[in-house]
Amino acid sequence: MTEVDRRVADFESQLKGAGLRMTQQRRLILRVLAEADDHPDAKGIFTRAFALDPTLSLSTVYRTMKVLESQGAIERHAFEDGISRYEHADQEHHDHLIDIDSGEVIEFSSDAIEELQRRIAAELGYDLVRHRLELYGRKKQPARKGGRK
Amino acid sequence: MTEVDRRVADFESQLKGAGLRMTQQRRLILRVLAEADDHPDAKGIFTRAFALDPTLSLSTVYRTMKVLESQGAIERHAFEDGISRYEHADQEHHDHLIDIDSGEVIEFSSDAIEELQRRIAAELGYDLVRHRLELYGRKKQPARKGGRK
DNA sequence: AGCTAGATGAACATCATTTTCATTTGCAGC
DNA sequence: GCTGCAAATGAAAATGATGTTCATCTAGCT
Ligand SMILES: [Mn+2]
Ligand SMILES: [Mn+2]
Ligand SMILES: [Zn+2]
Ligand SMILES: [Zn+2]
Repeated sequence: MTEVDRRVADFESQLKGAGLRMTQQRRLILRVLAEADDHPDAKGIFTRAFALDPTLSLSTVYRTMKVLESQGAIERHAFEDGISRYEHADQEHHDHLIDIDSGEVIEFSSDAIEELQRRIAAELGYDLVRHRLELYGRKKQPARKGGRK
Repeated sequence: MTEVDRRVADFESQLKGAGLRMTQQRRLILRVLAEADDHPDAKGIFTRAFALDPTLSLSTVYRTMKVLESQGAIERHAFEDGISRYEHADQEHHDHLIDIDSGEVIEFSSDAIEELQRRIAAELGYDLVRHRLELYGRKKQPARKGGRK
């Protein structure tokens, strides 16, 4: 709770600085995001939040996600299905590997690949501003005696 | 033209093998794709093809893109705006750098980054099946006397 | 407690893409 | 070349995620 409360408080001061208000709905959605350990979409966030406050509307979820994103409080990702998914932004940068059988999303980070991307952009005459990197894979089968089947 | 005709013929035999038909519309769309050197979306393809045959419909473009994709004749990409864009598949694998000022799409390929992705997936216990890598950058300014401004 | 601009909920609008369905057409067999 | 029929098409309607409108509510200030 302490951790979640700290994030909510942090965000409240950010809002103040932008002349925006901390509403019940924003508090609620922020709490749902802070407690999530996955990458829910708007409907998923709505479902979780609606369970705690059945007066919440889906419109407000969408609006709130834009506010949260513009304040840098969350990150938005659209994997292969094109649906926007969200996660809290107070973690170091990482990319995602998606299990194509289960849909599970696994986070990883690699300084080597980050550096390599910067270098590639530089060789093309560009400064790298951001990137999207998603790996789609299938669980390796445990090795069998006699090697690969 | 010879090159384009070869691609159309190649695709026609693929279709035959799948019990599908080579129609005027598919021929036309395939031609537009073969002549494109960019990454047009469905509407863009429709516009170019419609100029050559004003009886074509946008529905058919969408349907044809699915057929072409399922046959492996084209690749589909959805960059940040989420709209599907297409390109002919008979070229070696490459990834894309998008100029965030102009929207220009630049192709590149790097064996090093391909290998690194495989290694990262492997370390997580996965076989890499496919990936999505997009770099978003801004043109480097030419160096000035006195270094970075 | 009262004021007011920002926020909300509900309904409706948008936009890319898909689906329905009546009509057309590719093409295999004669 | 003509027929038959399943596949393909065009036009219109449906879908689904997301955005917008507008009347009403409320956070935050006095
Ligand atoms: Mn993540
Ligand atoms: Mn390309
Ligand atoms: Zn990264
Ligand atoms: Zn690649």
